Order: sequence, then structure tokens, then C-alpha cells
Amino acid sequence: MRTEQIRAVNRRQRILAAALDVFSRRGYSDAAVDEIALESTTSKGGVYFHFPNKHAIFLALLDQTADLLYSRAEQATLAESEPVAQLDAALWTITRTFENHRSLTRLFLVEARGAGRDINAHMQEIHNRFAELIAQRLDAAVELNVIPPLDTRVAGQAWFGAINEVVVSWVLSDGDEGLAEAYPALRALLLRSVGVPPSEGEV
Amino acid sequence: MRTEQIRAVNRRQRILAAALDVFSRRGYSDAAVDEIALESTTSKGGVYFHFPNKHAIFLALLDQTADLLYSRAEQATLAESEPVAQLDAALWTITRTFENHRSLTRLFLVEARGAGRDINAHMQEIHNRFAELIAQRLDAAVELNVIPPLDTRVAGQAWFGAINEVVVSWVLSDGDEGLAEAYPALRALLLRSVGVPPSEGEV
Amino acid sequence: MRTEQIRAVNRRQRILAAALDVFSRRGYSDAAVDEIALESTTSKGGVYFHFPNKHAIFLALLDQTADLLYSRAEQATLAESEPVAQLDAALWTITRTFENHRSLTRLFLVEARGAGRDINAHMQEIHNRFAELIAQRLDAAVELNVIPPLDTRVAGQAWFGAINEVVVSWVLSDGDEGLAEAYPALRALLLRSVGVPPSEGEV
Amino acid sequence: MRTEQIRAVNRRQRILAAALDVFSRRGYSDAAVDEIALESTTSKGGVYFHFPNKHAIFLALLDQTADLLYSRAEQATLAESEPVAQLDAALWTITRTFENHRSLTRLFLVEARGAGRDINAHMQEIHNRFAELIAQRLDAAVELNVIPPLDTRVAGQAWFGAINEVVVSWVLSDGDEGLAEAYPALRALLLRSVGVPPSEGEV
DNA sequence: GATGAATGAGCTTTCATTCAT
DNA sequence: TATGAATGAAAGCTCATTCAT
Repeated sequence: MRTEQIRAVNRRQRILAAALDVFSRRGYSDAAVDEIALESTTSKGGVYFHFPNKHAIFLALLDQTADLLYSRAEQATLAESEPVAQLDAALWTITRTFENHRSLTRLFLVEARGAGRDINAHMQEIHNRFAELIAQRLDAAVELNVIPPLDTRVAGQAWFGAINEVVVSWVLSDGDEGLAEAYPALRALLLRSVGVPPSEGEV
Repeated sequence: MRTEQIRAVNRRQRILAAALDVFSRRGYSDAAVDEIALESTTSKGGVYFHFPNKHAIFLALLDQTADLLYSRAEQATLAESEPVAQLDAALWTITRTFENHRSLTRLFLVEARGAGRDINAHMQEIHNRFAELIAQRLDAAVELNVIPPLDTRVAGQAWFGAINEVVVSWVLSDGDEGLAEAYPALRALLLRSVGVPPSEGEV
Repeated sequence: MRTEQIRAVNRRQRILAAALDVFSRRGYSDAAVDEIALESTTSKGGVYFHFPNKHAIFLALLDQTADLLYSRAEQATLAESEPVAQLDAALWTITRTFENHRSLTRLFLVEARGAGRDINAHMQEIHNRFAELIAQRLDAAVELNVIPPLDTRVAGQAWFGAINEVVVSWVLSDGDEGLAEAYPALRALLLRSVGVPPSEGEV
Repeated sequence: MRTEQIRAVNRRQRILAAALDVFSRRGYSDAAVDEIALESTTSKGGVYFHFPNKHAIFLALLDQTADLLYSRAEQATLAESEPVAQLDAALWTITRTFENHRSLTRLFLVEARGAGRDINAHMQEIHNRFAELIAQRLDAAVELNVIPPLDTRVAGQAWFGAINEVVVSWVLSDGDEGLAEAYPALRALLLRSVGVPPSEGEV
């Protein structure tokens, strides 16, 4: 029993890993369940035993990615006490995590958009969660008079969008220019955008 | 001859209009050429007379949208002489144009992402053009010492990404909250991000 | 235009003919649309151009068979003036038609049963139409005092059921014993069942 | 050992009961072994331990139903001494049994038809057995000069077919009109069909 | 004996694209 | 030029059956 369960969990992981690869290479609708099955050394039936449909595989992957990214950002945040330092840490962590998981990044920022109404709606919620994470630290900073008052909801979205655009540009380019190069400029820009003088936020 | 050409152009326009509707409702891969033909009161053969394939229709639409948006932004820019005022005008125009063309916006910012390798690459170039438009004004502003030196390439991407995220959030929400509400906050944030004090950039 | 339409109608007929063969050999759910396409020298897509789905092909065939059978029975009826003679003629015609169209018969009486809720309901209506046809002549005969009063609705069903059972027994047997052999006995039985003395109804 | 056997028999019964439910709701080919397993609180493997395949479950159910129906009809017969009274009793019993076992009836008269070659052949034998049961009593009645000579084989089929049609019409209708309403008319019709005057056969 | 994960053949259906008319 | 019938490659999904545990 236990061994069977372990095997089942393993297989589920293998399927997700294969799906990540296939989806990020082909995009959602050009990905074939056949290929996912092949790449996870399973049968098509095996895939459908673990997931009700293709949609669900994609969503599972998206949620897994979102959770990974979110929990890392949150933890980075918890390690700091000042709101601006928290934002700084979150920004750094998010950027690093994207850079270290190119396939997940491509899936999350590129392939998930335009993959159908359901997925769009789902992604929108995820985006909101991240925007909210940022907005909350900004609220705290405003509260402490560290930064001037501002519409933190819009700012959260703008920050997340700015990060994403830079990251997408990197993930879609074949060049080997890393994300790290763009990071300092992005950081300075974002901090300044909420009224943090460049010098103050330096690591 | 002349009338035939006019008719041909009209038909092409009708096809594009129908395609815009279908693509923005269904997304790229769920859109059927059949439906586009139906909605443009043509036959499927008619569609294939004007466009080599589905791909090309989508690209044409994307380019048309990009051109519309770009030329408006550029014109808005030309009406101003100061770089910061130009940026301000471009930002305002882009936001307004998105708001007034919901289907085009959805197509351009949502459905175009994840619609396959070719289209991704194409869109990346388009995004670059917009980022470049912004970067050039920023360069000018730096040159004139209106704003401090900064990595204008990254800033251009960040601005465009920030705008897009706010716009996407609006276009995907069913709510009737307009884009106009978010505009002032976004504007202040972006200007401040490049070192323009809030007061100075006010209209 | 005209020639295209003719060809389309021909193809539709070919598909129906092939479907009749396949359905009556394999039964509804074991019949593959692939085989129907193959046998009608079309492509699978061709089949789906002419019919929305497998279900519809089956129903078209069933309705076609029912119409054939019903119109023949009705015409046979119209050639006679006395209700009992009409019943006699209808019975003879129905039996002959079944005998001359073995595949249609098999489809209609065997494969159509148990082919799913929709088809069951549809067939029930068709059965009712036949039972009604019989019931009406019986009503007329009762009216004329040719036969004693009876529940003609039940009688119509019973007659149709009796005929069908004998026909099914024939169509499912490999033996070459014709339906004609059983006809006289069936006829006598049915006529007597409504009170027509054997002698009177003789041809 | 004994208890294990009992448990095995119980499980077999549970599977058959579940199968009856599933088959009569979904029809043979739309019924999933999974659902049968679920409904009999067993596993799929459990089902396959007791039956070699889906086919066999269906046949077992059919045979069980046929045996139930046949033995009741036969017993009803044995309680009477006169052939006509025997037929009368059999007819009554068959009708009542159908009425009291709606699912079995649906399975036996609707879903069993068109469920594939094997099952068709099997059902044909079962139908023959019933037709034969009737034919034998009719033979006896002819022998005793109670009814005129007739083709009892055809008559047996016709009777069984007539009954079945009326029953199917009832079982497929959602209405709550019972089978009992149609019974007297059917009885009178069938008896008269073999030459029994209506009055004589009355209960 | 029982379980349920795994298999894989097979199914219906869709749809971009072609081309005779 | 325009039409729409025809093609055929794929795709997602189902499910009877097997078998290691």
C-alpha cells in the first residue's frame, strides 16, 4: 500500500515535470497529452488517471509555480523588518526565482496568457495575490511615513507588471544576457517610483 | 478595376473586423476560420484568398493594432516639445486608446501571449518598439538634465509592463470600473520612477 | 453549382448506404465512423460535413426506414376501402417490406433498441405511429360493426409487437426460411384476435 | 471456508444488483465497469474476480432475469390443469412480474436488444424458450379441441411479441399509467387470437 | 482474495487547408 | 474571384482489461 502510494506520487511528479517541459516548449494548446505521456514514461491512460484533463495539468503546474514564487517572496519578506527592505527582498527573490526556473517562468508569464477564459481568470487571481503582497508592504511604508501616500493597489500591479515585462523580455530572448544585469536598474526605478531615494534603499 | 480593388479592400477589412471579434472572444487557437468567414459574410475560400492562413490574419490584426497604438502615441509625442511632457502625453494616449478599443486591447495584451513561437517573437519586437519609444524620450530628458541618468532601456520595458498590467487587469475584469480611475496613480508612479517630482509633471 | 449539389446529395446517399451496412452489421455503438467513411469512399471529415455526428446518421437512417415502411403501409391501406381489407393489406405490405430489406429491418427492429435514451425515445414515437395506424383502421371497423368493440390502442401495439417478434426471429436467424412461411399463420392469428373470422378475411 | 463462500456469493449478488442498476440506467455499452464496482462497494479488480468480463455480467443478469420470469410463468402454469387456464395464468404472471421489476424489464426488453451479436443470439434463444412455453400449451389446447388447429410456433412468438411491445411501451414511458390498465385488453385479444371466446377465458 | 494504478487501443470530433467548379 | 465540399492529420478522452502488491 505505502509503496504503491509512493509510486503513484512519483508518477504524478514525473507527469508534472514532463508537462512543464512540453507546455513551455509548445504552449498550452499545441502541447499534446500524448507527448506528456511519452516524456513521463507513462501511458496516456496513466496521465488521465492522475489528472482529469489537460486543463487540470496546466492549472496544477501554474498553481505550483505561483506557490513556489509566492512563498519564496513571502519568506524573503519575513526575514526583514522594515517595509522597504521587505519590498527590496521580495523583488530580489522574485527576480532570482524567475531566473533560476526558466521553463516555469515561460509557462507562468507567457504560455498562461491567452490559454482560454478559465485560465485567464485563474491567472488574474494569482496576479492579484502578488500585487497585493506588494501593496501591503507599501501600505506599511506609507503608515510609517517612510514613503509618501499613494495608491498602493495600482502600485502593486504596476510593480508586478514592470517586473514581468523585463522578465519576459529575458525569457523570450535567446541571448545569454542574464536577468541579473537588468535587476539594479529595475530596482532603482521601482523604489524611486514610490518615493524611496536611490541611496536609501541600497543593500 | 478600381471598383474591384475597392471591393477587395473592403472585404479584407470585413475579414479583419470579424477576426478581431472572434479572436478576442475565443482566443487564437480556439478561434475557427469558419466563424471568421461566417461573421465577415464571406466563404472560407474567400478568407483564404485574402490571407494565406490563420496565422497571417492574427499577425495582420496584431500589426494593425500595434500601428494604431504606436502612431497615436508618436503623434501625441510630436505635439509636445519637452521630453517629460511627451512621455506624459504618450502615456495618456496609450491608456486612452486601450480603453477605447477593448477588443483590440484584449487581442494585443492577452490573446497574443502564448499563441505560439512565431507570434511570441513578433510580439516581442512590437513590445520593444514601444519600450524604445519611451526610452528615447527618457534619453532626451536625461540629456537635458531634466531627470537623473538611468538605464532607459530597462525603464522603457518597465513602463510598458506596468501600463500593460494595469490595462490587462481592467480588460479581464467584468466590472465597469474604468481605466481612467487608475490612470492618475499610474502616471504619478511612473513619472516619479524616473525622477520627475509629482508636482512638476501635473497637467 | 447544380453539379456540386448533385454530387453532395449523392455523397450523402453513399454515406447513408454505408452507414446502414455498418450499423446493421456491428450495431450502433460498435460501429465506427471510420468504417462508414471507408465504405462510402469518403473521408471521415466528409462524413462530418454531411452529418453533425454519429447519432444523427443513425437517426436519419431510422427515420428513412420508418418513412419507407409507413408510407408503403399507408398506401397499401389507401388502395382498399374496407377497414379489414386495409388492415390485411397493411400487414401484408409491412411483412413484405421487412423481408425485402433485411439490413434496414435489422437496424430498425434490433439495433435501434438499446442504443441510448434519445434513440429509445425516438423509436418509441415511431412505434406509436405504427400502432396508431393500425388502431385507426380498427376503430373504423368497430364503427362499422365489422368487429366487436375493443381497446384499439392496445390492439395496435399488440399487433405491431407480434409482427416485430416474428420478423426479428427471422432476421436474426441465419437459416434461409423466409418470412413468407410465417405470414399466413400470423395473419390468421391477428385477424382472429380482433374478431374477424378466418374465412372472412381471406384474400 | 463456509463463511468465505457465503461472503463470495454475497459479493457476487451485490455486483449483479449494481450491474442491473447501471445497465438499466445507461444501457449496455454506456455502462462502465467502474461504476458497477463503485456501486457494489467493491473494486474493479473485485468485479473481475467474480466475472471474466463485462459481457459475462450482462449475460448473467439476462439469464437470471429469464430464469425468474420463466420459472414464475411455469409455476403459474403448473397450478392450473386446463391449457387455456394455464395460458391465462402465464400471461398474468408474466405481466405482473414485468410490472414489479421495472429495471429488470428494461434490461431484458430494451437494453438487451442491439447489445452485440453474441447477446442477440443469446436473447433469441431465450425468446424461443418463452415462445415454446406458450406454444406447448396451445398444442395441448388444440389436442383437446379446445381451440382450433393453428401454427402454434408462430402463435407463441406473436404472443410474446405482443406482450413485449405493450410492456416496452410502459417501461419507456415516464407516465405512471400502470401495466395493469392494458392487461385486460391484451388478454382478451390474445385469447381471441387463438379462438378462445372472450367469455370463456374470463377469470 | 482484493485492490487500484497502469495500459493502450480505439473512439468521436475538430479544423486548417485545398481545390474543382 | 468566390464558393463550399472534401480532406486527413491530430487531438482529447474513455474504458475494458491486466497485474504487481
